[in-house]
Amino acid sequence: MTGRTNVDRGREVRARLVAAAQELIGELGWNGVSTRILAERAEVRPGLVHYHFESLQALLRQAAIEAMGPLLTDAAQLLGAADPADAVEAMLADIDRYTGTDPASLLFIEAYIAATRDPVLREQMYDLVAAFRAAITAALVSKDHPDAETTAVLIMAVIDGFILHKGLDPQLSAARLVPLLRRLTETENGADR
Amino acid sequence: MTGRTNVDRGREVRARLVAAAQELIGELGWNGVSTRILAERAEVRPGLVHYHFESLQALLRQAAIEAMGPLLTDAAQLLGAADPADAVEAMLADIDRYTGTDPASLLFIEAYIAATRDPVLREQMYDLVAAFRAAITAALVSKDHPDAETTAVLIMAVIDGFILHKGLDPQLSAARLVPLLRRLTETENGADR
DNA sequence: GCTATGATTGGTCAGTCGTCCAAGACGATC
DNA sequence: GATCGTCTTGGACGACTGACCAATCATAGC
Repeated sequence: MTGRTNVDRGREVRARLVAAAQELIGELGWNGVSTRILAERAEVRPGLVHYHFESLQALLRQAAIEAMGPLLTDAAQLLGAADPADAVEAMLADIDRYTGTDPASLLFIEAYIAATRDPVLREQMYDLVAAFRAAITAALVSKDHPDAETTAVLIMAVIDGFILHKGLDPQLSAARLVPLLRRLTETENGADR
Repeated sequence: MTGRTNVDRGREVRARLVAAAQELIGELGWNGVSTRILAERAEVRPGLVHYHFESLQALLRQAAIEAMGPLLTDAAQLLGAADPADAVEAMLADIDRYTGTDPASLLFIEAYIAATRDPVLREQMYDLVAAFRAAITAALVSKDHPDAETTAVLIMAVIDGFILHKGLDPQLSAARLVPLLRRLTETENGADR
């Protein structure tokens, strides 16, 4: 009958702080997130930030990794199940649901930049990205693609670069890129099998 | 005989401040650049920043635009002179000279993000990017490329996205992408004429 | 009951921030 | 010479920053 132990309360506060950080990184930028703004958004006293997390950087790191991880692993699973070209098409359709200026999109870009200045974050993000690239590569290899790894690098660059450009020009449509990428993902002898 | 008028001195101070901003945006991030750090790097008293520029944001804007403009117009000229596929190859070779973590590369990415939060910068950057996209499109149209504009969008996304990823994994080589992009830039009937 | 253990509070600390301004210094023009 | 516009100085203002801490709270296990 222990309704709400203080251990649970602590866990929930941590979750709220991480969620607030995920919103604020996109809204204000990585360096724009302060402990007080964070606490206000999470409806928590400022002092709690440094009680639950070693540092502000550590909280931001955890928030970024926890936001990116699930998205990338979900997409990787999709690659394992469907045809690579179809999976890429589905991913591009997903991108069109974002504007490029929303916190979710900007969180990704902010994390990339923050990783260039924070070795710990860099390593964690590298693992995520490397796993995703490996998933694309494996999917292409299973279709006897001759340049699987290079194509995987290009696909990931297209996705992140497109988000960057969509922030500048919201009218851009990722769906229009599908036929071009399909030419790269399909093996050269036109879709026999 | 006017050796060094104070008007000249002011002009030079402005130039030094802009140059310092171009370095510091990449090193510390857009929000990490302060008037005092800026003044120190430019070897100038802090008070001068707000004398010569309306605000810190205005200085950062000008620095970003002046850094990106020449690079993009140079590349656009290359596109007008050479074969589109060769021009793209030259641009990718250029990218490999950067590490993805150097101030020059990060300035671009930082500017993209800052543009999503600063409408004035957004419009100025949009003009730059749109002009560059038009140059690529025109070069492809001159070769009777069927999907010129979409291909241009993809090429630009690849370039910027690749810089993003290179910051995470410096071993990535843009040169390896050349054959893939060549398949997209060349017209379908393999390089006749 | 009592005691650990963890959670929370409110505040302090030494800095840094963007912006502004009065006073002075400089060179060009009359 | 005097005057004018431009540039430069040094400091001030209030606000905000990350980090830290002693005191207090609530709960779990004994």
